[in-house]
Amino acid sequence: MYVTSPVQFHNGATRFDLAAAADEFSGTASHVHTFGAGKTVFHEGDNAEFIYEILEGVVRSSKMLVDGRRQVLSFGYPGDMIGLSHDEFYHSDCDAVAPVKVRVFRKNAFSGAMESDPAFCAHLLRTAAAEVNSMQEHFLMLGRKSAMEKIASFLITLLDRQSAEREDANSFALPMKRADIADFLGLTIETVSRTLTVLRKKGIIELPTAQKVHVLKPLALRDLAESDL
Amino acid sequence: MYVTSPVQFHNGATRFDLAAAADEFSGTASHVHTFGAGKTVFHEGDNAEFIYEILEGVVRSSKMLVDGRRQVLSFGYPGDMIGLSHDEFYHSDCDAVAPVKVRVFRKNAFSGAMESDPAFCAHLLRTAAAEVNSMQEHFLMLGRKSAMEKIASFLITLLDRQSAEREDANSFALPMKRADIADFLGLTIETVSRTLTVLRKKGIIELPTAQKVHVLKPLALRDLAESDL
DNA sequence: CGAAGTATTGACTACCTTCAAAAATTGTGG
DNA sequence: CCACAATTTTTGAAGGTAGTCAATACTTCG
Repeated sequence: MYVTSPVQFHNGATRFDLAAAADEFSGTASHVHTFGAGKTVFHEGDNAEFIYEILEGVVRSSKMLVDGRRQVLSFGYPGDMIGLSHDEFYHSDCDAVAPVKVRVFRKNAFSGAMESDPAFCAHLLRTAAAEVNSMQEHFLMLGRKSAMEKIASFLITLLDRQSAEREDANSFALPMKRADIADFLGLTIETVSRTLTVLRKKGIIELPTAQKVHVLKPLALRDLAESDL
Repeated sequence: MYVTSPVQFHNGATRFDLAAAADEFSGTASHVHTFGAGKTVFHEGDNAEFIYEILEGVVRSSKMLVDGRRQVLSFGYPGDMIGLSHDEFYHSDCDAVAPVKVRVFRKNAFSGAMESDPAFCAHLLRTAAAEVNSMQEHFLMLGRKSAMEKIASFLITLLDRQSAEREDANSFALPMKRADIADFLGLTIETVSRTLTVLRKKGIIELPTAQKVHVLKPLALRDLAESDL
């Protein structure tokens, strides 16, 4: 799963040492900041002064329509970058879903590093291209998948993403609320809940709590992610 | 509207002289190629050897699910760049919707220019960020808008994009087929057709031919793009 | 002119939403 | 720590939007 707005960089393996790069080329030391659950990192329209690297926790990036309908664009996990903009402003809201620790970079420092280090810039560009590619996958999700396929795909994405970092390869946290999942997948909270219930009753997953998932039949779940049946 | 896969750059005003940049830094002259309507520029999975700048015509970038469901990612218009990838392969199909003339760059030439010219690279990055932002707008479309809002938004986007280049500011071409529009908006061809008919019967648009739109009530159309009513 | 492809229209269906209420969880003050 | 309020999640019933299946009209092209 890709993550945040407008560009994020979470390719674990190829990850760049951003702190070092930014510091080296700007002389401006970055610093660390924390946001409690539910706190806002930035709003759409705010001056895009900072770029953030998520160190711990989970953020939600979203946009709203005038009438209040919301689309969650992505969930940001440790390693993801958020807040990069093509102009002076942020183009989405960003809030902490779970308590978040971020490294904060001044946009200037970032730009400086970019201008003076082609390798850094090239890295960012590759990462942006990868982000675009991930977003395109999500287009398929939003445009062409059924509720069941969406939920199954979403769970598989979280499973794969978090499995590397855990002891139990088939359990993971679901830190966001049902409303967040619904707004990410283009569904309602009721449909999210009902679909999870179906998966539970089929014995494919367990929900020890509303925010914890244990996958009993990963293969069945993967099948559902591709075709509803 | 943003355009193509994986990254495109169509910000008319800020557009870079790509041909000059690539030539200058690589010494490799670019050349021009044409594709007839319906011809494939590249397939998903192909080796991403070339990057294309659209000079004339319209392309369609799309991805398929295994069962044949398709999502059109974007339509590419003159000025757009297509084929930039974060790795060695293209990640979508790209076909000519209308006869297309493209300028072809070797990927190497492009990379060379990027590495040696920070300004060029920074430009590409800004453009990629803008692309990401545009894609996020499309998330709202796919995830949260009704059929009427999708169609109205789509028509408004085409209207605004093409109005600068035409004499009649309220007419424009709809070169893609109904199936392309459907797969772009996450609808069926029947719903696209029916929705256009509703707009026609309301006197908001005229369809002199299936591929030509004349907007009679632009303001009403803009209203429908934001709320169905 | 006929054939193939594309677009429109119609009837019916289904999936998801909406509205509503109950159950479960979380948070807070006494 | 408990009681109560607020929030979140689940479940139920009914309805609507868009999808599916099918037939007809229109266009394009040989």
